[in-house]
Amino acid sequence: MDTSKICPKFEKAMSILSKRWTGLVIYQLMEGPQRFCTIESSVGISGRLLSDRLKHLENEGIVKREVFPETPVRIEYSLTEKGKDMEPLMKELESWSGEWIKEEETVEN
Amino acid sequence: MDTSKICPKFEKAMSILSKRWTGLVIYQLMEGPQRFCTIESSVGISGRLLSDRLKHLENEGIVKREVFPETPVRIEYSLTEKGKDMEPLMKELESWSGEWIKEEETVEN
DNA sequence: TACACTTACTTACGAAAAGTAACTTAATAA
DNA sequence: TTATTAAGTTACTTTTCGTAAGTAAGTGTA
Repeated sequence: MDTSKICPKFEKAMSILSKRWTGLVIYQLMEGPQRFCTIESSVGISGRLLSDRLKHLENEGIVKREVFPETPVRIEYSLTEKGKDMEPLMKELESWSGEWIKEEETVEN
Repeated sequence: MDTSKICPKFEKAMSILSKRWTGLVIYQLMEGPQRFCTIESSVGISGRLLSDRLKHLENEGIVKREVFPETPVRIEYSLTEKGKDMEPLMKELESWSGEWIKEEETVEN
């Protein structure tokens, strides 16, 4: 039997994307720096999980968190270079989904 | 507040990839048609989940299941056109992981 | 002064999904 | 007869998710 394994770096990369919501959060941040509530409403994730995912992505060095001490305080999340460098990947997924996903397969329907 | 939503087709595509193991199973099948136990050992997934994921991927039209009535029976899983068309995406993830994931971030370590 | 409102979270808890291990079915091999 | 292999399935425990409510810090309104 073939016991060759998948490249561990690829495996790690895929494990980031294959955690629910993380891919969409990264994709949403491609639009530019955004605050918590904006991501929450456009991605459709709950605060509890968004909080968790943003912490993970910060630890992975994909997302940066910045506090602006205005009143009320503004906190912005943005992509680091590592995160921005996922853009070609996101473009590929965009074009794949455009070609292969039908309207009626969509979650809305 | 910005309430614009993410493209539903993209969302659906990401939901396929963001289910644990599916991305790795697809990636593994890029190597060519393979049987259950080969995928199981190279991806490192349990039979219970592999069985589930292959069924899902078949329903999505990404994977094809073929039975060869030899003795013992041989069952091969392979990618459909829809599945094969994810190759550019996988290549992008490969190159991103090659550039940004360090050895020590890997699951093995 | 008291009360409501907003942002960015956190806590609590029931439900769903994942992980592990043992079991099954069918056929051949020792 | 017993063992082995492939391709799963079942049973059970642990982890993760989803929903809703709560919190802290500051502002605005009555």
